[in-house]
Amino acid sequence: MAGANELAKAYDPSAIEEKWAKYWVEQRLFDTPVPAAGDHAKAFTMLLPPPNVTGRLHMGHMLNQAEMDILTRWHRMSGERALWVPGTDHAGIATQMMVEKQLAAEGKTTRKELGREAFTDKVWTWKKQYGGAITEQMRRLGASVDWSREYFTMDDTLSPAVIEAFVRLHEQGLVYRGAYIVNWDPKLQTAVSDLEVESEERIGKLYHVRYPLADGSGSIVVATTRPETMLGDTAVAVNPTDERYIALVGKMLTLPLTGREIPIVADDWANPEFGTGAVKVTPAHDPNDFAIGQRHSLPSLSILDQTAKVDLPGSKYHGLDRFEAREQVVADLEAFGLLVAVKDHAMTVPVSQRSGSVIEPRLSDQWFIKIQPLADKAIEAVKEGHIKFTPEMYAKTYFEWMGNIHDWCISRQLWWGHRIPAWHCADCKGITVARTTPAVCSKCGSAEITQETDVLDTWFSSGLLPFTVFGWPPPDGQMTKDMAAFYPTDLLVTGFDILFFWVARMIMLSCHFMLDVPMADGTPRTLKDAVPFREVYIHALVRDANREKMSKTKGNVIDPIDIIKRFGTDAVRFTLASMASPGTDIAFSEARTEGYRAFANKIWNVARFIFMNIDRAKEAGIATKLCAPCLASEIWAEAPIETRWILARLSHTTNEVNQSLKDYRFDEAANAIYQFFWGEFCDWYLELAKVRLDFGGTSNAATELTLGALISVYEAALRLLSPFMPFITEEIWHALYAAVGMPSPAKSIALTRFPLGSEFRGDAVAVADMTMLQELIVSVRGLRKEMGVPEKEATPIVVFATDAPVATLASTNADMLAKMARVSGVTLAQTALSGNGTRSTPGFDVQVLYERVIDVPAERERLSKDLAKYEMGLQAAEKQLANEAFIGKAPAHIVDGLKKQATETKLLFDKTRAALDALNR
RNA sequence: GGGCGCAUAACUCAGCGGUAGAGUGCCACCUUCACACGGUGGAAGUCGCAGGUUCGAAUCCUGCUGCGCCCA
Repeated sequence: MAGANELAKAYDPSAIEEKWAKYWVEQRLFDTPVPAAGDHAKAFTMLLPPPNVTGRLHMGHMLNQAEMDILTRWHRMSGERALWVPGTDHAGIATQMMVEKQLAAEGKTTRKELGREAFTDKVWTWKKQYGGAITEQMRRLGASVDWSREYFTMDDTLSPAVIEAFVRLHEQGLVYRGAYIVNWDPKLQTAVSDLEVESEERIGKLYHVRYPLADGSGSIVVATTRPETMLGDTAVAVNPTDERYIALVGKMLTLPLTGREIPIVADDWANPEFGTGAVKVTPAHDPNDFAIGQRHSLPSLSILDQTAKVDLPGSKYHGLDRFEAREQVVADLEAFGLLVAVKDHAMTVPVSQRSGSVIEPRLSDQWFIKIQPLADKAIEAVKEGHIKFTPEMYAKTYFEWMGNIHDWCISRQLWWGHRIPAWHCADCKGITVARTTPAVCSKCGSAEITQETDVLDTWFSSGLLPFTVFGWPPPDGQMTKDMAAFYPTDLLVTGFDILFFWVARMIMLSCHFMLDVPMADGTPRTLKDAVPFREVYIHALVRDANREKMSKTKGNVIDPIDIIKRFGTDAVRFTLASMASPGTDIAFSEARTEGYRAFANKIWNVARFIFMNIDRAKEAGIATKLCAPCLASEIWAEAPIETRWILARLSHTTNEVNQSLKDYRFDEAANAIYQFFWGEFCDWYLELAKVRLDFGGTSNAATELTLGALISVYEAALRLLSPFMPFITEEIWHALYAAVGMPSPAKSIALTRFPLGSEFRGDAVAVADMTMLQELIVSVRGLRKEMGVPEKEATPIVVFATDAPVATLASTNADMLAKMARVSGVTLAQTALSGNGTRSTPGFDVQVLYERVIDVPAERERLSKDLAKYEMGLQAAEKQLANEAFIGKAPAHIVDGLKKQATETKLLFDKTRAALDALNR
């Protein structure tokens, strides 16, 4: 793209975006090498929350990545050593399920038929073939990540680190194995963590069942929602304060259907208000019952196997599914006359997030992390301010959760993942935990050892990422250069849905492990520098236009790639940025995106306009200069008012953008740029530049100066915009330099400097004068519309102003008024104006001279409306000014402001009154 | 049950103690040689309800109503 004629009239993002996305990656523009010795540029480091390797890009990713990319590009352009590390997560359950499904679709082999090794080979094959899909999509978004550092959580470098972390925790006594109640997913046949369980409201039944006393002296009725588990009951609990049952505590009951004898115990957990007040205790199949069992030393009887079928060989219920068993048990109880009542009951059922099956609390051997010591440090890190949350509110949520944290079950009965480095001894039943495969049992020396089959929770490995990606543990005991240069990372940008899954775990694990790693200079590390990141920015959830959460089942998922194809990546990025205000979710609106596509088109057409004028200048032999550093220079002091004004406005906008980005206010930053570019640069500056640009040859100096300002301000605006809209700005920026015959100063606009407000000349006088002229122009335009002056017809105006400079401004800028408001001539009046075709502001009166009769009723209505408005305003102001308390207590500038406002309103009121009278005459 | 958040123009959202704002949409006019994905002008809100604090409340506090989320 070189000349205006070669540019398409409308911007077509698809024509350029893929080209630049590819260019950025191939040129390795965003690779961040380890700093050379003596290079002390400030680092800005972020980790991409690794998407699941099986994932497809969704709007949440796009928001997350758009925000991270804006920040990375901004920091990079601000001269920092910006590093954004990408990667993908092996996503244990999700990936294993996906490949199993694929196997099922292909033929008959199941995972189990294949065997562990062959299956994991299959998964690796799958990963190699399809695992890059999501990162391909990221490239399309223009994410300026360092691809040279891309990781996968099961890489050869990361896996040993995971093993090392596990072994160390074990050595420190923070890993234990034991039989505990876990959330068991009978479909996936693995334990899952508390976080992977969701609650669902369901209507079930509450069964009242009579348990007879063993001595035949009576009975007790228990209430339960899960009668089938009575096969595993080992007690009945009643509340110690419950007078109905107090006498029965200690007595034995005969458990129906099995004939086993079980005790009645007193325990606070039994709620006298609920059901009958007596509760059956099944320690092996309910977490609360498990706790009761521990308190009363009750045996735990597992009656369900890993597929949730009854596992009681010899019993008539053996082999029945848990729900079938329930029906059978209920039927049998009824037959024995022991079923007292059945009531409908609303209850919450635990459901597996991954498979959707009802979770079966199950007693099994699992590996746990003793979490409290880690949580304590993690709480301290945030309390002490070493980690800052934005919005701050999330710190509360974080403390709430961390304060009630439970030990973390980290073993998963899966094949895809980091296999736990523990070996079971067949002889002594001892466990050997080791970094490398041991030859013999460390306890008894037996060679009959086999490795633990469980793998680690995926979140365990991703929780280690902030330090493992930078080379922990150091291979030779020396801290890696990456670690020295980039840890701790500066910021984590993420959705709050993984606040506990990932964010909290990273904080816990990083604080724990990094505290042991000395600083680069050898001094001990404190918690302040052990943290994984210094700040966490939590963004909103992207919903559909109706505020509904996007989900596959609802079919309301918006595919970012689809939207990008329709509107362009830049427009979508800008939409997300402009809607990303903190605290509220984003209801993604296409209408908004359409608006920003129009914005991109506007930017494009300014380029066409500028190129056209550069061509004209070339033909006329006028120099075209692009000089970014000159924009602060005093050479502009003599420039026409609009040029001095636009520089000041650019300066102001730049400051706003920098400040907003610092505060993570993407919305404010985006709106400031939008408003400046369209509302000021295009609507005013460009139009006024047309007045100055004259290639006829008489006023070359003004033309040269204006064209230079136009090009240079536009170039600065492109840099300002480039973190938000990297594609279109890249395209135009290169073309702009080509057009003025200069080599691009960098390989990419992304490698140039982000503007600073001080780089543009401020001029308060120009801003005040220009504001006044704008008011005058808008007034005249309004009057002309009201009076029905045809668009093309120019009219003379009369201006009255008590303030002399205003009158001078109007007459000396007649050319501006002619262009912007079709004014054919300016006359200055010596007295206030009123009557037909007049409009008044606090600064001036203006009258449009036009012979056409005005629409009297319409004008009367408008004036009456204004009059009423001024009257109300005036009354309110006068009332307040009469209030002594206000005068006494309000700050002076407020009081003065109100007085000034009252005076102005009074003036306008009088003028409007006079105009109305004149009309009625 | 515990905790957190949100209610502002038709829609989507800013503002969070000093006279109500933006984008989209709507109405009218304009094919002016960058752009009709455009230009110009305009209409549109007792800031969920009720109290309180304050000279002054959309903004702070309390309660209520209605939504939403998180944890039990």
